[in-house]
Amino acid sequence: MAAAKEEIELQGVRLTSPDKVLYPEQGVTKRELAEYYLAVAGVMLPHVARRPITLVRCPTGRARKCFYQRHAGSGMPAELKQIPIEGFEEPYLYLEDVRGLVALVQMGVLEIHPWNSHVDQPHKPDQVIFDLDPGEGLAFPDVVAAAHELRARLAGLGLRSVPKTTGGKGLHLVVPIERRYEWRDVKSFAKAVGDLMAKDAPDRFLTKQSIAERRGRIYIDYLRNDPTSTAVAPYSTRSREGAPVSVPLTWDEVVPDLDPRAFTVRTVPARVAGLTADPWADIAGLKQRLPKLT
DNA sequence: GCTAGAC
DNA sequence: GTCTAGCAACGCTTC
DNA sequence: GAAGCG
Ligand SMILES: [Mn+2]
Ligand SMILES: [Mn+2]
Repeated sequence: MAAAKEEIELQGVRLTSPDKVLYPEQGVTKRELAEYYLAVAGVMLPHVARRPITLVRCPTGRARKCFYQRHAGSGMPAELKQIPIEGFEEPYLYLEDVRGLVALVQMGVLEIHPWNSHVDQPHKPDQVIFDLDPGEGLAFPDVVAAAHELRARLAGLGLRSVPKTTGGKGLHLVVPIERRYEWRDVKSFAKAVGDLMAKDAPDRFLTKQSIAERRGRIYIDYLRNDPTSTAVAPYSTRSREGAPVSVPLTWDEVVPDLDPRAFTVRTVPARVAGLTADPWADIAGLKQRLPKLT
């Protein structure tokens, strides 16, 4: 039995201990995770490249100690760049291309949380995110129904939106916007829309965080729209059991029997390879304006 | 995973 | 040389 | 002012 190779190179980026297991339940290794990101890089990078990122790192595997990281410290691969951002003391991390994704795997990153803005205009978000979090007692079909209702509500305001799974129990809706608003305006718009939903159906929606009050309802988490409070990226893995992935969907895929746990590091590459078009293709780069909500 | 500091 | 600690942080909510 | 939440 030959010893496992201690170091390989992928896209010119060093990957040490490629056989180290990061997801023990499934036996997913660093090498397999890196190959996953190579497989999805083409569809993922438009949502991740050149945006400041916050990372969830589990260098000794998801079962051991994991930690958040937003700034470089020392000892980051050169493929992970840094950018100073006005209003923050320390520079933020970002990546440019697939080599940056491999470098994240080398650093044991299991979750990538990008800003809703780019490094060239970090204070001008280019999308609004609505995070639908089901309370205890609700099942995924309830989240699906909520997503369609929120979609219709946004459409009534003249806004197109697209859905994605989160890798957990909820769904995200993404609304691309023109880069002309400040963070506080985007966040207050998201809260206003959530409040409209909660006003019309207080038995089904709320915009308050309280876990206790959430039972049987869906929390419309508008607070993701802040540079210090991000949401997981499209095609990012989660550090949870099963190596689940956040996956962009078309609206006709958002049906009650959808099983978000079916999207994993092992299954999503085949989905991406079989796509004839990006599920979000027709809204890519839309420069929508937010209506005034008093 | 990597580094800096303590021993 | 070896071992260990650190690696985010804040806006909104209720109490 | 402190604690829960993500
Ligand atoms: Mn969520
Ligand atoms: Mn949430």
